[in-house]
Amino acid sequence: MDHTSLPTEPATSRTTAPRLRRLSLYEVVAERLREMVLEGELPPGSRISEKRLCESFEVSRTPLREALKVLANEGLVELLPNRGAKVTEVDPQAVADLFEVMAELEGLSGRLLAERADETAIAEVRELHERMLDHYRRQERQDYFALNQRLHRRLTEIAGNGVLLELESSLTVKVTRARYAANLQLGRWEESAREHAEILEALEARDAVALSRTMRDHMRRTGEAVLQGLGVNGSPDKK
Amino acid sequence: MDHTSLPTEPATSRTTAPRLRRLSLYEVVAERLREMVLEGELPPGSRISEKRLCESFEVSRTPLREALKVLANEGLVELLPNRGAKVTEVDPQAVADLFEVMAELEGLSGRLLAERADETAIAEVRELHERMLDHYRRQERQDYFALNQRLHRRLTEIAGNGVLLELESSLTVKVTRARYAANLQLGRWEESAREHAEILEALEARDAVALSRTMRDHMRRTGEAVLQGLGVNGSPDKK
DNA sequence: ATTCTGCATTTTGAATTCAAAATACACGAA
DNA sequence: TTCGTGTATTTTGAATTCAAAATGCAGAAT
Repeated sequence: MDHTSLPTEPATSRTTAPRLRRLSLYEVVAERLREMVLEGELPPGSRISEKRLCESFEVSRTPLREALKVLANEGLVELLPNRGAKVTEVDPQAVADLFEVMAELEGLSGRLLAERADETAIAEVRELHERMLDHYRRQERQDYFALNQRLHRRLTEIAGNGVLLELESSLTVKVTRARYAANLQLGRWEESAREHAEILEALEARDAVALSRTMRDHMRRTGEAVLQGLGVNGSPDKK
Repeated sequence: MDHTSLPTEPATSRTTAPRLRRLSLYEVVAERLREMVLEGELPPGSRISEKRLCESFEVSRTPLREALKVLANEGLVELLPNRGAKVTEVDPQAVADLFEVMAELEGLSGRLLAERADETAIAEVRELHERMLDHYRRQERQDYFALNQRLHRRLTEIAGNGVLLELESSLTVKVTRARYAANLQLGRWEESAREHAEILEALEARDAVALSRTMRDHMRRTGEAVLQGLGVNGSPDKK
């Protein structure tokens, strides 16, 4: 092989002077792979050729394989015995199940929030909400979505249950993937913004029941929208 | 180095004739490691020396490191940058958080069960319950515990939400660890058996509200018992 | 005595090498 | 022609090797 057996820089930016980098190679690879799967650059069901990916990333197979193990645990790829890896399919039933669970967890999050959010936290959430509304009015889709993720994450942080936070983070990865797969440009903006307003209201009132319900329902409706985007007809009977 | 550079068998049993084995080496290693962590053979907080483990397992570092990545995702070990791995501590707050989430998920499971369990499934659960009672009467701790795990898993299977099932499986690993750490020999047997009876009753009545509540509360009480075993005083205020 | 510096040793991170399994393909028999 | 069988090629699984980072320690300077 070649790639000039210099102790070459890992092909990152050159301009940053002191190079603060920490971060194992497999983490970088995992991050990039995750992106590729989420955005459909690696389409669902496609086989992953280790060799090709190694070449395109310019890394050896060791860190790539380690990264694949991480992605497998996240459910983004499947590891087949002696036959490599493939990108997992987006099964509508699994997506429905996912949102069912997420909705329940959001409900828990709401209940905890009502108990544990102090004035500072509420003010912070309110501010995030206002900024989202700005993006909404300007129809800045990317920014809106990014803030949306951040708001939801922040809410769970404030809820103060570390396990819940981790869980929601990892499930959010799958939600995001389902969203992409559904190509959700969503005319749900308006509805969603209204629901956020309700959530904020319940939070300010510290009404545990209302907060739990609104957050849960918000997630349910998001799920319904995503499933519609996946071409699932409304009837929610199993199998 | 030595260990006799023959193409030696991977040091598994010799007697089995046809060698049916499937299963990558890293999976075997992960399985064994998991056991060691769960049962405290590798105590919480202890550093893991790759070299020593490799020698004791008689495998090279590659599969061991892959296994460590898996365990890290399960939250059983922590990977430090350039400084190896250590077994995660059992933080009582994290355990409390864990049971808070598990209880909520059990509640969801119960609600779904009431909708989706058919006669056959209920009969099956009833039978498992009876067998548990037998073990209880005979004070067969191991068998009781094993069946307990199986019963709970089966219930979630019947609930029919794949994401929920996966989630509970992975969280159950942590629950088990907390249990061991608490050295829960439990005089909770009797109470637990009674709660199981209630659950079965609600299931047979297909009472969603009752089933959801009993399952949730059962998990909560288990959590309380474990936390007690960890030496946590009752007061449930944070931080 | 204490702290700092530089070197030796150990341990981890990643590339490479080697072996085993799976796949593709060509040839021959029915 | 079609179906098997055997062989070559490719791809994966795991061990080994090499390089970089961290750790431990001895000696010097204050």
